[in-house]
Amino acid sequence: MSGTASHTPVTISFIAESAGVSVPTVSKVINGRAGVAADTRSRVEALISEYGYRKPVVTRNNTMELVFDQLEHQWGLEIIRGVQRVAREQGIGVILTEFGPQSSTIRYWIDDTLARRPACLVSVAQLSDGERDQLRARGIPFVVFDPTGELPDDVPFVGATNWSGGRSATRHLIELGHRRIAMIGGPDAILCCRARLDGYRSAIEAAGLPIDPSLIVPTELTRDHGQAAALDLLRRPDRPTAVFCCNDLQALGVYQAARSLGLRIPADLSVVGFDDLPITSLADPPLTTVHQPLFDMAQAATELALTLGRGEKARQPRLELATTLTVRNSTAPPASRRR
Amino acid sequence: MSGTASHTPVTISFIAESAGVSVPTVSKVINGRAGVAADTRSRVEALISEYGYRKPVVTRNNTMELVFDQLEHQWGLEIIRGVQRVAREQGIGVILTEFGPQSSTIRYWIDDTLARRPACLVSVAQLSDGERDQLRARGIPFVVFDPTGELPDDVPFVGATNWSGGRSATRHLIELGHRRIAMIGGPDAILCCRARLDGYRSAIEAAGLPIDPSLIVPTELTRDHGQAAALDLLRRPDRPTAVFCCNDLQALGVYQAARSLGLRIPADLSVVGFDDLPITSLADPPLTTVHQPLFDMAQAATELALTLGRGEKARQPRLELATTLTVRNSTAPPASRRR
DNA sequence: CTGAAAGCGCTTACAG
DNA sequence: CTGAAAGCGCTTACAG
Repeated sequence: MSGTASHTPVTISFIAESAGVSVPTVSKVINGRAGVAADTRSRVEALISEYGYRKPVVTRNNTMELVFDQLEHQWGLEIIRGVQRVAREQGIGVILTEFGPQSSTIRYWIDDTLARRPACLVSVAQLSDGERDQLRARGIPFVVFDPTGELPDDVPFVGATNWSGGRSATRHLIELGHRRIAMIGGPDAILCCRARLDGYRSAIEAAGLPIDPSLIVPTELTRDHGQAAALDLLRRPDRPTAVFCCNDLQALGVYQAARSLGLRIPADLSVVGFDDLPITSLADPPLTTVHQPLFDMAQAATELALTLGRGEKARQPRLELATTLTVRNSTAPPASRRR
Repeated sequence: MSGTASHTPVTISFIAESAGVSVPTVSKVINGRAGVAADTRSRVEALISEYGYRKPVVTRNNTMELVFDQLEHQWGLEIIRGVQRVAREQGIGVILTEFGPQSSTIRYWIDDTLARRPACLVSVAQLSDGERDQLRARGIPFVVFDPTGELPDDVPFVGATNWSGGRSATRHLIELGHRRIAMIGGPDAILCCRARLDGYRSAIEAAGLPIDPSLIVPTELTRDHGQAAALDLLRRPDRPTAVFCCNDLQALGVYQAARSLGLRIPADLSVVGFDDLPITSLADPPLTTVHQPLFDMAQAATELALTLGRGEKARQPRLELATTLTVRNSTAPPASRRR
């Protein structure tokens, strides 16, 4: 009996009637007020637990939503922490959703989100036009985190300076003396990959070096694809002395390829990644990579979203935070230079 | 003016008065009902946005809390996903808190949590006696995830079979032919470390081998400490042929130590870790380790907590899920055996 | 210790 | 299109 879920929620007056007491008495029990006889109290408590009564929570948007497409191992946490930090300072609870591989048994995420009436939403997923419309219709402001594609001009977002990052990574290699620098790129559909590639090109051109299209290999953003691309590049007779990768996983693939060909990093080959995943400092050798300030980006996105949620205008609703080059031990002057 | 936060929340009747209309009219605007003149509607909307009125959310515990002490990079996410998955199927939002390094500027987490009246709470942190009392007083059931210390008998928890895991890891090494097997352990205060160590001892004894106390080195659960402990062990003339580590980070430290001494893994030294962190499959060679079913544990903990939150009795409120040995490439028969 | 009464913020018919 | 009236679930004095 008590396990059966009834669809009309149990009310305080229903409990009162069942217990044969008045509504105020039940209210006192629920709120732990004095002035209720011990046996009355325990009778009411028994009914409350039998019927599963729970006091309704009346809140005014003291939560926000954080939505992920897929919670990636290496960067999801950094984002969560940044959002958490800012929200907590403002007494806001962060409700986290990963919609992940869509399954019909799982309710559509946006219905739940809308029903919770959050103060705002930060989306690490690319929201569809329809989803954005639904949020707007309900007056729930949202911020897109690190958008992967083009976004209409009125959509607030927080990203990273991908172009500058690609440029400074490449310039670092040039300054070490490298002249044949390959780039293992990402899918053209992903905006940040295009930006990183253009940053690479820009640095090459700024140094007055020629761009060799055969040194640019676009592929998927995985370790295995990085390895395959690197094997192709490194088996060439005029192999590059340095490789800049669109992300860290690809760079770890380059490590594997180099090792299997007997090339030492950085003595025979310099490698630069992008993202600064936690594992990169554990790699052997520790990877030189472009740091994405995910934690700061998450904080900025949350501040922006909460500001919009308060109905205030944001001074800067579309921004990119600066990447920084983290130099570790996977880069060195090319062999030819060192002797 | 509009940015000023007033402490008495703005009500619908205040908006009605300001707009010179009735309360029902404002209600219609807020809920998007028909039957409001366009100019009335826009006048009311302007006031709503000016005073920042937000409709109160009346919910009956459709959220739960997930609390972390510190969100660790390697395992936090797996836990979050498991909790998320189960909660979402039941239409429950997961509010995530990391209390992290306590700071006076950040409000005390439990006050916020209590105020939100969640259906239940899953704690990846060791809750203090006082915190548990507060939760009980408010009728918020909780489950401790993977407790690190002893817990009173009435506290529900979900853990992993650490003792069995330590035992099967060690047995794996024995079956490969190892006889001198070292253990790099963890701090004695952490319950799971003691369990893993006892599992190691149990396997050694079950095989009729002697326990050599000098091969048991307790230290911190970090890579650096693992490396230091391994250097000590591996420099001995009678060095062990295999090392079982209390966690994966220590095992990665053993990798470093072995490399610096010119020992190959697994040819000269077998290594087993514990936890099965995502990075272990990327290590070189991929690490043999004891898999903790964090995702399943998180699902079980959430189901348990939600069951308790419904006021139902749980059949099994204190349980451990089985660990499994994941054999990769860091273990092999000892050199002496192979020729 | 109990509950009738008044009141809160909000919504829902429905009369004009 | 508007709002008076009744009603919802709940809380707060306060009379007995």
